[in-house]
Amino acid sequence: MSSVPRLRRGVIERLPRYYHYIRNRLEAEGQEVVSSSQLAELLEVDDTLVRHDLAAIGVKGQPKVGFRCNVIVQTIREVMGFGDPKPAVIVGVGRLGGAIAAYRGFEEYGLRIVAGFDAKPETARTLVSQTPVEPMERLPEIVRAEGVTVAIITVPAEAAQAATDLLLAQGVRTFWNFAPLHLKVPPGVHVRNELLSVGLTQLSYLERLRKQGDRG
Amino acid sequence: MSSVPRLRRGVIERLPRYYHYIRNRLEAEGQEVVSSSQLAELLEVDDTLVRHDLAAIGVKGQPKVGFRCNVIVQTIREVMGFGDPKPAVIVGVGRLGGAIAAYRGFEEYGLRIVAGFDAKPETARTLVSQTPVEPMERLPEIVRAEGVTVAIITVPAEAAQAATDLLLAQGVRTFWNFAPLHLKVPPGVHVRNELLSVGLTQLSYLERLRKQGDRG
DNA sequence: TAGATTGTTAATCGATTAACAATC
DNA sequence: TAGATTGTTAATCGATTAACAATC
Repeated sequence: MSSVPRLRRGVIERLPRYYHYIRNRLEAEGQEVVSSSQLAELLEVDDTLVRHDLAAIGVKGQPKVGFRCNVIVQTIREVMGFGDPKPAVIVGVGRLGGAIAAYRGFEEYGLRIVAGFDAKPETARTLVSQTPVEPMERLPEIVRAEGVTVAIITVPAEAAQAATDLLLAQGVRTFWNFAPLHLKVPPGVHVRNELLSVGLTQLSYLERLRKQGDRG
Repeated sequence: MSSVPRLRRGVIERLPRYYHYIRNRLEAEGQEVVSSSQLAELLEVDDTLVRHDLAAIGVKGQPKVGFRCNVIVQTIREVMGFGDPKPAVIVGVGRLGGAIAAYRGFEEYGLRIVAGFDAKPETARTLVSQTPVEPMERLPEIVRAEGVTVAIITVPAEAAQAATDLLLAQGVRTFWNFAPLHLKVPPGVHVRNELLSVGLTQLSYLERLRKQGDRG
């Protein structure tokens, strides 16, 4: 495996957007080459920034022509490690867990959902295709057997820490947490917190600013 | 209504977290006063940054004591406009839309869901409490009647732009978009894009870095 | 060649951190 | 008073933008 460059925070936020827009918009329309200004417009950023980002992952363009779409996509795949899918589990298969599981193209983003877990698997919503929904009791066994290192937490807040502790004990080291609280984890463990309320707050604030702007 | 200070991006991202942690963790435990270092630890940021943020919204602390929890909470409520709930709609009541609608405490974040809309309302999942799920045909009428200015888009990607156009025509100006594409909107309209794939990508990348770190 | 676009260095901007004075 | 914590200015850091040379 080639070594992974340690990318700046801003770059990591934008690479998935380049990947997404090129695949869904440009390649879908048969466009083979894209200019930095075109990508800049799609993402609403400066075109110099796009060139900086692409330079950071080693993508070369051709003056007067642009960057080849498939080179960008392929390089982002490599840098992000999409070609080496990591086994992952979803803990809590309610509406939110089900919605995330149903998201098409997990594999295209380097993750492979091997199982969902729920306290009441019989009433839980189904996961896509053949992915099973198992009772919580089977979590340690399955996580260990499959070598799972990534977990998506979509249980209610009050159950989130217990679920996390269970996963930590089995060696899971990367978490995507949708429960509205701060998970306690040991050093070296990655947690990406997806606090829904942050989005809500900003909606409210943006709308308030807009109203004010209308008047002033 | 008092004027809204235009806050820096970082501050806007952190205020909801302060609000959330104080309400859910500190006030729940009966703690009336909080120090900047305590908040800093919860959010994993520098304590000076916390004091800067609180100063930015005009919260005063007391040396040797700290900041009063209820003053912070109340001030954030005012600054963010939570006391003035904005009517909002959810368009697309599938698993994701249903999960978001079920999120407790919308009102506490300044939004009031007046209705959900779905192309097939009879098969759509129900919204919380008495909030109705209506057919798309009734969208213009209800949005206008209720003075809705905020919309949450949780329809499939292929239906998102059409839904947005419908909402724009009725005066909606603030969007929270969960569909995996870039909505086209006129200038002055706010869109917060919640690209699920960005989170996925980062999970994959973080896990890859971690693996590498283990070896190196 | 002329023109368009990449590539890269330098400048700017803004956010974060450090230092330390003020205060209870 | 001594000590802890706030409050605020200055320094640093990093990300973005500007400028412009290189290249096809």
